[in-house]
Amino acid sequence: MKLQQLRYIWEVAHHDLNVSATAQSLYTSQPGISKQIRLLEDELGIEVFARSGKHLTRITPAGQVVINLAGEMLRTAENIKRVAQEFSNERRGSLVLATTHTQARYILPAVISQFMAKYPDVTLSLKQGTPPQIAQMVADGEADLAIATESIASTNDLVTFPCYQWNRCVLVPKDHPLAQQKKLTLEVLAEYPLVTYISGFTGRAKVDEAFAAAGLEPKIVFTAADSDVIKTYVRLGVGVGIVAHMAADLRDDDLVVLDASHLFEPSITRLGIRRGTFMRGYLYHFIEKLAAHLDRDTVDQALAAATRQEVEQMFEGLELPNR
Amino acid sequence: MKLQQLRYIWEVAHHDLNVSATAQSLYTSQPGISKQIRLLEDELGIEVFARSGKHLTRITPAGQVVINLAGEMLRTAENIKRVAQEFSNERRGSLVLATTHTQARYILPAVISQFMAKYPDVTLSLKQGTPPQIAQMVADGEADLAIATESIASTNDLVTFPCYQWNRCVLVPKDHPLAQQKKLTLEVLAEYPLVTYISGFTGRAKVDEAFAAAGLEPKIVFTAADSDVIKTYVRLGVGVGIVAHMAADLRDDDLVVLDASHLFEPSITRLGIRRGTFMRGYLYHFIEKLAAHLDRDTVDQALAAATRQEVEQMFEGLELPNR
DNA sequence: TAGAATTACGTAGTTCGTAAGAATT
DNA sequence: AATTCTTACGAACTACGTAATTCTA
Repeated sequence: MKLQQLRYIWEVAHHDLNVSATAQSLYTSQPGISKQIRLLEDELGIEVFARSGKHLTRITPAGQVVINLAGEMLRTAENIKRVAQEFSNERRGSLVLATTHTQARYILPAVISQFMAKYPDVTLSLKQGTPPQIAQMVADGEADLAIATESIASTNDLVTFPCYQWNRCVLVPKDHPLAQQKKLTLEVLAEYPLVTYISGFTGRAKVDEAFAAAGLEPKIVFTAADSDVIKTYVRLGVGVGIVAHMAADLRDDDLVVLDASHLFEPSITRLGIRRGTFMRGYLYHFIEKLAAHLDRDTVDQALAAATRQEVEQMFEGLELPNR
Repeated sequence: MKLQQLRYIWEVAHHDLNVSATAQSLYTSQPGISKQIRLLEDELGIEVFARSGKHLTRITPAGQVVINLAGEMLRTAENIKRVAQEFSNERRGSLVLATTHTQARYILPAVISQFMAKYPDVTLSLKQGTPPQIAQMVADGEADLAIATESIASTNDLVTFPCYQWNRCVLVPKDHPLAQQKKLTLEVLAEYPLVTYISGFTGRAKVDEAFAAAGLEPKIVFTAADSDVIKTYVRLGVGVGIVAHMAADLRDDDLVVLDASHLFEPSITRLGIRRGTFMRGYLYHFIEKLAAHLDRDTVDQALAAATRQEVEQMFEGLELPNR
């Protein structure tokens, strides 16, 4: 059994059982992978993948268990490398963030530029995706931190922390009737066509809940995954925009920003870390820059907690910063 | 990073940093190990072992962390092999028991002979040691099950189950004054020189506690790790023997057996399994043969429990079988 | 027929063991 | 002086890539 072989079966399983595609993504040859998989299967005495002729069709039950364990081993191997790097040079390394457009565009720039100034030798990379994709990336060890607003606690291996809370604002063109409105209400909003996030993104759920609780059926005419697209359609006059407050930029001077914090429940942006990941020193620093209450001890304590409930208790009643 | 290299550093760390001894135990050459360790250290960019000249003197802090993670990986690799074997042939495999003399000699024979009859293709081996050694073997993945009476829950990775309880009897030669005694008391026992287990073995603690609670100071003139040695010295007239009840064999017809269950608290023999070990089907069967109340579901539930307290709760108030 | 996996084969690199050398206790 | 690790070197093996072949959809 070689680590390489375990990597191959894991990667093939995560590339729709397509060995050629896997080979490309690993910059190696396809026959090499095939061969090593065969060798591993021979050594273990089981088939990891079921084949119909020469095509891999599905993962066998035994294969599924083996692949999961292989994933564990690969992540532990990663941890060994991290430990070694931390001890040899605590200022050099890499940090992979998995996050959504809104965070990447409006919150992270400030944090990241501070971080990069302090840790010039840490390679930072940003992976974007939907909240479930983000959660998956961190669960698979393909990213170090997940930052998103919607639920990212799919696996039990993922520990999540509340970072900060935020609410929404309404965006309209300057000549829109609502631009003069003193006090926004849900009833008034519901009269206009609305443009906001697609469901599953950036706290969309809270918007729906507020209207539902008021017995209103808003006309949501257009939805998008990110605030910039929403703004574009507001400018086109498609409808009234509801976006996260932090997305209302001062430079958008052709739009009027109306606070809507009193209309919706605040949303909480959370941070997700895979349990069992070795934490580089700079990771703690990054997290603390993102949310000051998440200091090293707090993070360690939460990562050591046995259950999700324990983590929740730690942050119960905590006043989160507003963004 | 190769699995082989990780195995080497782990083994060297568990052989007092003696590379030659490690090489022997792994049936390979000493320079091969040295070389691979160097290569790994070069790749990781750290020293795993500190050297004074050409001798390994101690494990570096970074090395300690790496070795622990390496151990994790090696155990997971073992699990992969087990899974594969379970799926390819659920009746073939190996089972390594770590236990004490008393269990091996008086309890396990019956269980083992049943088990061997049912699973002729499972290689069974028995490792003996003190309770702490036994616990260590299972924690290190060198044995599958720990069976012992004294505390074996050193690590948090070790899940322990109560198996059965037992008490003691007093052994005297036929011509000894106590042989005629109708009702034994601690006071009477305390008048005679005693021969029993050394502390840390086979429930010795309960014996001490009972005398201490009665305000007595017994004259323990000889202690041994196993019942057979104790019997030998009782025969020599060295003193009165106090041994586990199951150690009183019918064939010992030159000795008189006096029940002493009313004098001491019963001891509980426990089973220890490393958390995260893949459980072969026959392992469940073995455990159930050893203690009927530990069926597959119960064991799984306990292994899945987050804390030791949860496991304790599961067995609270359970009437254990007497042996 | 195109896409995809296996088989075949040669090359380059790696592991491992023996033997000799160097340092420590 | 004995033990122990490192260096040196050669043999066996293994992984990997290219090219050809076989199979599936």
